[in-house]
Amino acid sequence: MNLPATVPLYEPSDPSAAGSGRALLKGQHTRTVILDAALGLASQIGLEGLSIGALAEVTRMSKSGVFAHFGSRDELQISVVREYHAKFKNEVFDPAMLHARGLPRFKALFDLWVKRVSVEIDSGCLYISGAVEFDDRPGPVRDALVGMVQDWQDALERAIGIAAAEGHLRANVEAEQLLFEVHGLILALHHDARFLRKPGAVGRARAAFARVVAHYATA
Amino acid sequence: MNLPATVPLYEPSDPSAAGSGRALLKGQHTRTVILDAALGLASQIGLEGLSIGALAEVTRMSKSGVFAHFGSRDELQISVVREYHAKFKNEVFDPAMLHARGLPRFKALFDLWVKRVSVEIDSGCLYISGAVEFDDRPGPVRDALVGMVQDWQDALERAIGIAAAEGHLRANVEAEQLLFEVHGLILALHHDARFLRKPGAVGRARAAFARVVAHYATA
DNA sequence: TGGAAAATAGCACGACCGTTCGTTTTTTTA
DNA sequence: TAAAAAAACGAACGGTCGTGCTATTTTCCA
Repeated sequence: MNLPATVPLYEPSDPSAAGSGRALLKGQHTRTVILDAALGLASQIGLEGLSIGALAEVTRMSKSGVFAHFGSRDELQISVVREYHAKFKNEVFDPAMLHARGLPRFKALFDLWVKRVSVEIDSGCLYISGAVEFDDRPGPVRDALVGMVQDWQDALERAIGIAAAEGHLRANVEAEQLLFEVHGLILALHHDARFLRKPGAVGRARAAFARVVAHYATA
Repeated sequence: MNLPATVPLYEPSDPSAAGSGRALLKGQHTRTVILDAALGLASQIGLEGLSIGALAEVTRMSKSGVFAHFGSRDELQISVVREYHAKFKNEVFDPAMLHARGLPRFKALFDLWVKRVSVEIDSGCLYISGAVEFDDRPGPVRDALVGMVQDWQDALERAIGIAAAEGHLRANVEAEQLLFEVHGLILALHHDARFLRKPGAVGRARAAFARVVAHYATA
């Protein structure tokens, strides 16, 4: 899961002091604080609901102070998406990569993904809410969002391919089809848990996943 | 699929002249025109994006003229949801009921559902976008939305139950589990077709559906 | 056909929106 | 520590938002 070249992380790994705990400039620190608040806010009321005024209130800054960090609302929204992408990578993708290549890794990806969507019962998934909010709204924010989601799906497809290569799934598995079905489980989980507040959704998602994988392993 | 008692259709089937083509009062006609426009608008930009000003412009009325028909923004949004519910019932539920009880009917429900979500490539599904928009926003609009979606899911669950009773699915089928998986396919279809604009999503949804049904028929 | 009732328009309000700009405060650096 | 640079503020702008009034127009019915 690499970031697409057209939408790089806003904060490239510092080349001059890579990895070191170099003290942040004041501005960068504030920016991070704002972005954290924005992430929480956007997760609750959506990217479109994000307002600079509300953000200023939460961070106890002036509107213009907040605004200056981004230069436009679009840029703010895009920054939030990038922030979410980075966090998602840290919490889901990276830990899964520690598992053995093939099916174990793919299972770990799904498992962590489920945790993220269901634990996030109070904070929503920006990929999902963003997809719905921007499916009909062209512009830079949509483009960034599509790039991020595509990036994540590519990573999953790669994991499936590896599982096939390792012989954990049948060799001619249609990665796109399997991904489609598994993604559907996550979306249904998100829907039932967050919107309908229906208990048992996590269990249903896991059960279905096991069945789907079993099908693509043998048949 | 009956409407929940707490959120009845705004336009109950006229008891005095049931079914007849009774001339609409002018106001009712205008209301319908507004609601149609609102449905289109809400499908594009979401229920939250719906504004009375934009609606007035589209219908070439004054803002206050539009407003007077609903009395509040909440009521407008709820009316739109009800309108969508009625249309969904007409286009998906009712035609499917003409099919034979059991699996044929359930298959018809899914098929028409797929058509609605994919044909609606330019108009979005209010159940899906609404679910995401209002999963964290308590209030009467959310309540109405949950009621409608629940209503639809109940209808599907009933159809599954009948299919089991008819012997088309195994007797002890967990209707909720099957519904969960099938719903996921619709959500994935919506996501891939509308947001990612990825071709082939309809075929993937149909293929997966056949496989899921086959599994719950035999095993 | 005239009077009651319904429908629509017009206008104003307070609130919030994103954004601009000049000023002031804080931080960094030489 | 003083000058330079960065950061944050405060006030204002033009818009749009939902909503409340009071007219005016249109539609309906006796």
